[in-house]
Amino acid sequence: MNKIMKIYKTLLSQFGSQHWWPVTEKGKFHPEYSNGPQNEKQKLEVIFGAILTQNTNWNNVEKAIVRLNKHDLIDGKKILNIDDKKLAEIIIPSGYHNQKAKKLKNFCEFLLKKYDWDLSLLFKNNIYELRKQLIDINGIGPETADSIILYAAKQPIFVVDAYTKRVFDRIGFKEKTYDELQELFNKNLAKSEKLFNEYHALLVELGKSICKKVPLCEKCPINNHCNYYRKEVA
DNA sequence: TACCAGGTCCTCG
DNA sequence: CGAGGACATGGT
Repeated sequence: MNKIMKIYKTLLSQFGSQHWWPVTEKGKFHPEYSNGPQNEKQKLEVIFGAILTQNTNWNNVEKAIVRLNKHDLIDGKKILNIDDKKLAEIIIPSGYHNQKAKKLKNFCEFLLKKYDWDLSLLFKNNIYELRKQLIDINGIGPETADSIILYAAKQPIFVVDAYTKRVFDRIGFKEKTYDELQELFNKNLAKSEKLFNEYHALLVELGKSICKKVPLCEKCPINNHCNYYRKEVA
């Protein structure tokens, strides 16, 4: 087994299944039971969440999503009809609310104009084409696009985020850019949506709880693979 | 109190 | 290209 896969197995046995992407039901999050979006509305909520979580703690995003739900705004048409200022006010807890309000609208405008609100039709594109179209939307970059493809469209693409970069940089991999890192996972893993889903979620958990800015290497389940740790103890 | 959090865009060299 | 700044709230 290759190193990328060994790390995955260790993280999974350590942290357990993460049940991503958490979605709301009846106005509340049920992360412990959630296994991702089960219907169109929940898929749209995942897309909104992917935008709202840019450079922001998920805890803040949850607050914003709960507020969107309360205003019945997990709905593309309503997002386009609401005043910019009002939308921004509702998503205040997510941070960058003015920018993110525009980003939500940009996505909805795209979905209306190109797909007449048909998410399923959008998701029928192949991964390459879907990614290209999403990145063309102002406010959606590579990570947000990939999150949408993996967690809403449920197609296998590996999401690289700040945690992924930090963890694999410390371990000692030379891949630095987004594309290089994504390719590393593509080459070493079976192209499985379930695997990519779980792996990324596990890396987030590792990054949040252990591989922080100042890492807790003694507690790290994969420190035996890590150059950074070996340098510390040497 | 200051720092950090599941990025992206824009500008400038 | 890539580095640097702007965007902003809530938790510790």
